[in-house]
Amino acid sequence: MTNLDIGASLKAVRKLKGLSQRELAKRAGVTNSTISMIEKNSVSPSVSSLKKVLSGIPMSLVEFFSIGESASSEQKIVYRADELLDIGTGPLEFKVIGRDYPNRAMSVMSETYPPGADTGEEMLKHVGEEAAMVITGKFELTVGDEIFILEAGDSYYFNSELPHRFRNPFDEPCHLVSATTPANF
Amino acid sequence: MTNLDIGASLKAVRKLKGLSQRELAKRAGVTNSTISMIEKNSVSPSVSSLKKVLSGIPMSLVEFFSIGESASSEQKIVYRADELLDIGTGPLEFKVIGRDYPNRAMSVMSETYPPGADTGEEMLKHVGEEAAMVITGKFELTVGDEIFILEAGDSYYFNSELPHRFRNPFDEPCHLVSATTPANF
DNA sequence: TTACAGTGTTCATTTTATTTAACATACTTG
DNA sequence: CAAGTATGTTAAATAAAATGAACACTGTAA
Repeated sequence: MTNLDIGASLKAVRKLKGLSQRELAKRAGVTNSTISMIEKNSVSPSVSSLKKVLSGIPMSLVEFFSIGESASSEQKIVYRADELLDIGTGPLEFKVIGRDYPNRAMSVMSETYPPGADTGEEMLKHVGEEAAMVITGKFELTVGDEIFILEAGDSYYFNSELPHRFRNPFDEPCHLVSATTPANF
Repeated sequence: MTNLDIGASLKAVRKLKGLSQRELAKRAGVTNSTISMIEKNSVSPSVSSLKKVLSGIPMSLVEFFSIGESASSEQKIVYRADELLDIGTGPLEFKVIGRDYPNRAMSVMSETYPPGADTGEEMLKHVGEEAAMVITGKFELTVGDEIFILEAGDSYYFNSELPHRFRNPFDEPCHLVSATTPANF
């Protein structure tokens, strides 16, 4: 199944961050030789030290091992900006991508929340997972009892069973691209 | 962040399978004392031996650590712009949203294709569905024998079994937000 | 050129993990 | 009850990983 070339993976991840062995070692609180030997697969690091090393990236163990695993008609395909189906009301835009794709596994949407928009005090709750990235503007996300303010470039991913709410208390519209599974729309 | 009580996790997983320490040890090819000490957290196993132990379950390292994370329930929800894990190479950006969400159903990513970027002449093909919206720039999408040019605001949704290719033959980088299911990354 | 700071690698030593072989306890079952 | 066979734990011996201090190499500035 998995190749699990820890050495190569670590090296790739480290290079990706533009760190030298010594730099990463310093951040992680281990010695440079430890990193050298791990990357050369001349040792199999202990979980604790691998965790320490990854903390210098930073990266979790799940992420690290996940990366190792992936290294990998008639139907309408492209939807032009003005072709998207808007299922929102008024200034609230909910534009569905792939609206006529039969039995879609996901709802991918371009959403625009005008100032004042709010999904309501009654928190949303449903099966599935949802994620999105903010393109422009800011908005307030509540998940469980946590409240976040997200700005352009920020993103989220959570289980939709957690009670959640979207709100735009700011004075400019917020645009985001979202994905949910299974398809709700 | 993560508790990562390896001992407790291993014990839970083992019990779940109804195995004794010795039984698991035999299947995994390690000694029973190894398992005892790991479960008591009196050692931090090496990755190789932990992998051996899990092979007796059987269970992958990703799965194992995922369990630990969900058990400690400190799941991250919001990812700031600079926190996204970039798994691209060089100027090619592939930023994963919800990177350590255990057993994600989707890969939602922020992708940036620099001028000249190309997934190659060998067309991509895999199970699942994928969709995206272009945020800035333009790029060329090939699906089957159709070629599309997509600009900001345009989007696509197609079955990943259809051979496809991404290319940026233009002179400015192209940024898009994509979603694929199942999770490839 | 020389000196210097960066890179990754190697080796002897120290620290830690793993095995081997025992131990104590609990539960059968004859 | 006693003998047998599970269970998980532990101590000393062995094997392996982590450290500390070197080494060789590169590029750069004086």
